[in-house]
Amino acid sequence: MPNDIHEYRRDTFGIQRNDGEDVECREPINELDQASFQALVLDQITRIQEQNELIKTRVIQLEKEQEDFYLSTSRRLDNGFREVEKCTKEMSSIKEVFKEIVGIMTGDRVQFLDHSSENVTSEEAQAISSSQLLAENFANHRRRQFNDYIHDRRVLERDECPSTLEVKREEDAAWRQDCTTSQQSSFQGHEPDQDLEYSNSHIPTNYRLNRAIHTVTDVAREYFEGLRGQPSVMYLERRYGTHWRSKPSERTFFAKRMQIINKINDIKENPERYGMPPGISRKQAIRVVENVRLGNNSFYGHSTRMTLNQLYIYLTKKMDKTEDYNLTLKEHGKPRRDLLSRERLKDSNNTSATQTTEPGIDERSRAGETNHGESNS
DNA sequence: AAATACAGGACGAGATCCAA
DNA sequence: TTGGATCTCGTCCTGTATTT
Repeated sequence: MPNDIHEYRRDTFGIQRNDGEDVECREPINELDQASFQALVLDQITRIQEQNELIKTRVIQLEKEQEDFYLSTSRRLDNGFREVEKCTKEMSSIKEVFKEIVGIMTGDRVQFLDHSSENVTSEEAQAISSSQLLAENFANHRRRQFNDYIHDRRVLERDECPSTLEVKREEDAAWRQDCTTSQQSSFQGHEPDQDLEYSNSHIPTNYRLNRAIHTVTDVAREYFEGLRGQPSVMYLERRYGTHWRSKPSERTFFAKRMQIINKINDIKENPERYGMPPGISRKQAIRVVENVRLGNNSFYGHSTRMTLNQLYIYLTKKMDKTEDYNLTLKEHGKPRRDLLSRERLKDSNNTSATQTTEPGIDERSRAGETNHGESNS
């Protein structure tokens, strides 16, 4: 091998051997070396090319991996951001619900409208004021109230002008149907468990007195006869006792209505106490109380067309007098609101007139005139 | 002069308390 | 448990002040 190297060096670079021997006549050997050298170089080049190819594919592979990694990371980041956004939305919804629950429980729900005295930021206040949830709740509440009133009006109107002359039975099928199916109309505002309660015990704890009634006649009709498709209150009282009005709102409302009913019954049973002829019918007694409401009264010193609530106050405060009770309407009263605003207008006119006509009048004489005016009125 | 905002009173409905 | 008395709260209406 060392000899071969010497040969290789000499052939290539024209180096002579150290011993000084001539190197001519060696052509075949050189040709052989050159061929092997070329083969070696080719081999090396091939290897380098292979390596290059390998590196190139490796780089492409790395690029692809990098790209995949980037894409998957981006996708995951996107998903993450979406999740965060979703969580934020849910959190704000939960926050709203909690605020509403706390508001309902404490009765301070409306205080959310006043942001000055609360630990609520202006952003939160804005969010609440534009809250879809609260707005929907409020809209539902208003819709429910409106539906109540519409239903009450319909029941009342149907009752006022019955299309047929059929006789209404207390166990009316329509009412039965109402009790079980038409919960959103007549027997609204109760929980589903009340349905169960009703179906189990057959006590109509969800009967609701008609709020659209404004006259004594209708109050009496609802109590004694029952509105169309519904039982009479008297029937409910006799059959179910106080159970049908277990809700506090119905209890209160019923108590107010009963003041009027009791007065009707009292007039019928003791007509002489009210200056009425003996043997007065219930219909006449109702007429007498209706006349009291319409104008035969001195509600706060004036003949007033009272609302049922005012009539209730008039009766419970014992403001009624014997002369109020009459079969004929002596005077058509005006609503108290109208009377009050007219009085206020009159007062303001009087004060302005005294001020303009007598600007120099002293305080003492002015006071005297005012007292005189009051005594006249 | 008309439109708008605001304050205050009247009212109704329901809740709560209390005596029977 | 019930009914009556009273209180509270929200809504509606009206009058007045302010703005356009």
